[in-house]
Amino acid sequence: APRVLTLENARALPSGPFQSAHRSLQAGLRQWVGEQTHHKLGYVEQLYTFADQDRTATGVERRVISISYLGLTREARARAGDTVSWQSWYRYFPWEDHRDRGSAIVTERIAPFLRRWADAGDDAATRRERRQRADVTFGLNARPWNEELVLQRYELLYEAELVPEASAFGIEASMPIPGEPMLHDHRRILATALARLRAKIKYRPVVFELMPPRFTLLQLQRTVEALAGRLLHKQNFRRLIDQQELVEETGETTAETGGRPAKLFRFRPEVQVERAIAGTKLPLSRGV
Amino acid sequence: APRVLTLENARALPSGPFQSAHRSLQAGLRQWVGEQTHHKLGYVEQLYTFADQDRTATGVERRVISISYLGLTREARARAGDTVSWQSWYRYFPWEDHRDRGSAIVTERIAPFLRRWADAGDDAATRRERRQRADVTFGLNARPWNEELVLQRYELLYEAELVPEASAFGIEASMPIPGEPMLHDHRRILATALARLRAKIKYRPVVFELMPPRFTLLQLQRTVEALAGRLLHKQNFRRLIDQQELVEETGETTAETGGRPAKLFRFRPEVQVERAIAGTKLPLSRGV
DNA sequence: TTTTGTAATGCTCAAATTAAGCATAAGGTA
DNA sequence: TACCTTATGCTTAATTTGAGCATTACAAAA
Repeated sequence: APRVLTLENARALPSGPFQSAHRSLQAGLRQWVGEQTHHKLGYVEQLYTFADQDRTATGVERRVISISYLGLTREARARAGDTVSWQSWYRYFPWEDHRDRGSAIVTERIAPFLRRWADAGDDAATRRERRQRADVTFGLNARPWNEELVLQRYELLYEAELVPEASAFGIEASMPIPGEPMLHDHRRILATALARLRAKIKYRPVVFELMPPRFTLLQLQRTVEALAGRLLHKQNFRRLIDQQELVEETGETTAETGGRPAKLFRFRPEVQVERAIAGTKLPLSRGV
Repeated sequence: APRVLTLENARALPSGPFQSAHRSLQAGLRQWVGEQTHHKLGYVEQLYTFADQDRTATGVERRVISISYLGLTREARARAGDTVSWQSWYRYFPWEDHRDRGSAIVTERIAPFLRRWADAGDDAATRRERRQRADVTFGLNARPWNEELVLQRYELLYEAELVPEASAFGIEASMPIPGEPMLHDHRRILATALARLRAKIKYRPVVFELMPPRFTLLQLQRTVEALAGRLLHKQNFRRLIDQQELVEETGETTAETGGRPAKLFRFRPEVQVERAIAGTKLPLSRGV
């Protein structure tokens, strides 16, 4: 399950000021996350830099530059007793999970409001444009669902004022569509991270960071599916994986998976250098 | 021809401090570039944020956060009389241009030094790793050339101390391999931009920004080739372009291209929204 | 006027990559 | 022993690529 490490009772991402004691941005990041969550980061990648007018809502206008990062690790117990906790991504973006099928949330709980928003456009051109934009980003009207458009979808919902962050009443406002908000622009940052990660798994073996030392191919597939939010074709997934020679058999098998015992695999560390380039594509299932 | 707008006699990129008068990072960027170059920016995209220890070399240690952007426009006359000028990208990265063929620069003028660097590794493992890394990033020993690895190549050259920026003597040092240096870390930023752009033309129609209102398909192809630094297969390029329905005929033709008059095309503005998603792949020529 | 050279285009072919499924194997459990 | 579930091996049908042949249209040179 894809999860985020949060603060403030699931309302915020770990963060903190960059100080002169930090040797680099990354060093600062690692220190803050370590202090706030008692969790050590592995793979880390810079996401985006925002310079917002008033992120602190103190009345005084302050200029804050936020440099956001995406980090990947396996989940470890969060420190007990305070506001740190792991949360499912899909708590914040329920419409991004298309693994069941159909994903009724989009068509039933979001599409109607997008439609209303589009129809509220001032002139015909605006309305047409809005409708097209909604169709493309949310895969409506026979358009394909594109799992990478996480940020575009969030931004559209923001513009259409369908998320409480966009409301004058703040995140206490109740909204017609599902999905928990976060403080400041943290949900936006999370959307950026999700989008980046979904794009990245297709051409870099980043799943590496999220798997236990040994795993079955189906476990690997389930992980990728959880990130991509959609189902993959099993046999083709296997073919792809072994064509790329990312993994090797350990020789062991496990019977804990239900049916026929599965072979266990591990990642081949040698490929790391090489694959800093190559690519891991996704064999989608058409029906989904 | 792909060119960069430079300051300081081709030694620096336009830049300036973010001030409280600026409404946003982008606004600040546009203002600085406008002031320094008298050139108005169109498409702009954030690249990366660096926080370097000592970018000013004043002795006093200062913390500078640099937020870099990539902007695209057609070349316009630079302001005369000062140090502003347009320069070819390949002045800074001659090894990135593989349009002629073979690209002798890599094999003849760079590979030998990379080899020497690899062989200078402390232990056998390091040497093997270095050799593999050089092979992969520069496409040596029968490995394919990957035009997107611009940054990795520059960073490797930096590590191997084959660029003057990495030398204790600064950019005045003479170096065994071709390619002009820049002040501070500007060449690194430029490499980041080139890498981003080369990756992007494959899935976003960014060439839009660089073409005149009407153009022939060959002109479009030459532009893409200039950016990618490699030759494309003509017929297949055409096929791809019209499959994607990015352009439409204007009905006119031009005889200025040499042989048979070519049809003129223009971009279809309608696709913009849609294509904020789709993709423009490159039909490479195998021989190159 | 004819020949040449250079592009622009239309089409065909073969190899490689993808998307879907069928069939079988190997455990556990009722 | 029959049945359920997951693991794997393989085949087939489309689609997507990479190459290259053949033809068409102009301009300039012979």
